[in-house]
Amino acid sequence: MPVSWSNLSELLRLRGVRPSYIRIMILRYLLEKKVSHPSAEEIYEELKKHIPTLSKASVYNTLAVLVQAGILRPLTIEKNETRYDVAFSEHGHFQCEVCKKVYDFTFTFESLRCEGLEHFLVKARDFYLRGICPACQKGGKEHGASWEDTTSW
Amino acid sequence: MPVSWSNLSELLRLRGVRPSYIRIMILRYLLEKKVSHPSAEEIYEELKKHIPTLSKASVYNTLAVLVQAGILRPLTIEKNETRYDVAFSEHGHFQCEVCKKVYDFTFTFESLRCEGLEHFLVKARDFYLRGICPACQKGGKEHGASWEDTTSW
DNA sequence: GTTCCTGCAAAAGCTTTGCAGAAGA
DNA sequence: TCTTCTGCAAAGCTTTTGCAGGAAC
Repeated sequence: MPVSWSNLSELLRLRGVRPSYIRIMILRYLLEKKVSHPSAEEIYEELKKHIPTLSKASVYNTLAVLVQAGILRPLTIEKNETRYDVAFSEHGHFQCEVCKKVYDFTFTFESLRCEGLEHFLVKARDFYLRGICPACQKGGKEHGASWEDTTSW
Repeated sequence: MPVSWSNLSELLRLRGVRPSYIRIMILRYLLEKKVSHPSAEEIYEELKKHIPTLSKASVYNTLAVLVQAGILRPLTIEKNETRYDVAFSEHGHFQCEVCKKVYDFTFTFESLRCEGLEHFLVKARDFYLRGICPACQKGGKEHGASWEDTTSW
């Protein structure tokens, strides 16, 4: 699915969220920036380059609205910092303890047995792994193309 | 294993941690208070009743030492608040979105398949579920016996 | 026109840090 | 004695809130 302005606008509308400028911008950023699940701070810093009047409070407010609407999913993988992921499919998250990047991985529980949850209503599940990513094991740091390089405005 | 003072003292020593008074008290509290995995704030409030001179900074420092030593495990299941669990066995955590309590459950990865983690070094894993606990589904709130009622000092 | 959103500033909440005195080895 | 720990206070950081002007419908 191409990430066009009208698509995002429609997506927001379908979820009952008014398609304002910064909502579309933030959602667009999160869709393009799949690699490292950004924090509010990162989103703010990046979007500020394009929207100089942007305030951090608006970023937090917008993220809360998108989470509420079920469009985003907050990741509490890191202490003292919430990161955000587009909630289109269930997947696990691996965080490298060296570079702090968060990677996606897919998982399937072919026969997951949980004991002690008989009468619990489960509404969401998060599977977090921690360790060292391949790049940091090699000692080097790989930097891919930045978001700006690959996105047309 | 009975949770005696000398046992805890020995446990700390084995992990290379000096068995100071508040370290033993915090560890003891966490071992007794298995039901709801407490936050630093809760630990501070509870232990302050017995150690009036206790400061919150010491609680944070002590928790950091115990985590570093591999005795405790920080849970980032909740936004903006770290909770702590004794790291004796791997288990999952369920948080009720109503009462915020964290419950343990056991699970087995009998045939868990992860794709996209081929060259990643996994050092820890956390499995978090969210939803509504049985007590809150009934609308009522169950309060068990408090820690103080069941613990001799 | 009415409702909702954004931005600024200030505040709130959790956690960390610096330092002097106290406790452990 | 020497090292390490504790407690107090202050600061650091992320996140939230109140309010006035502005945008969406």
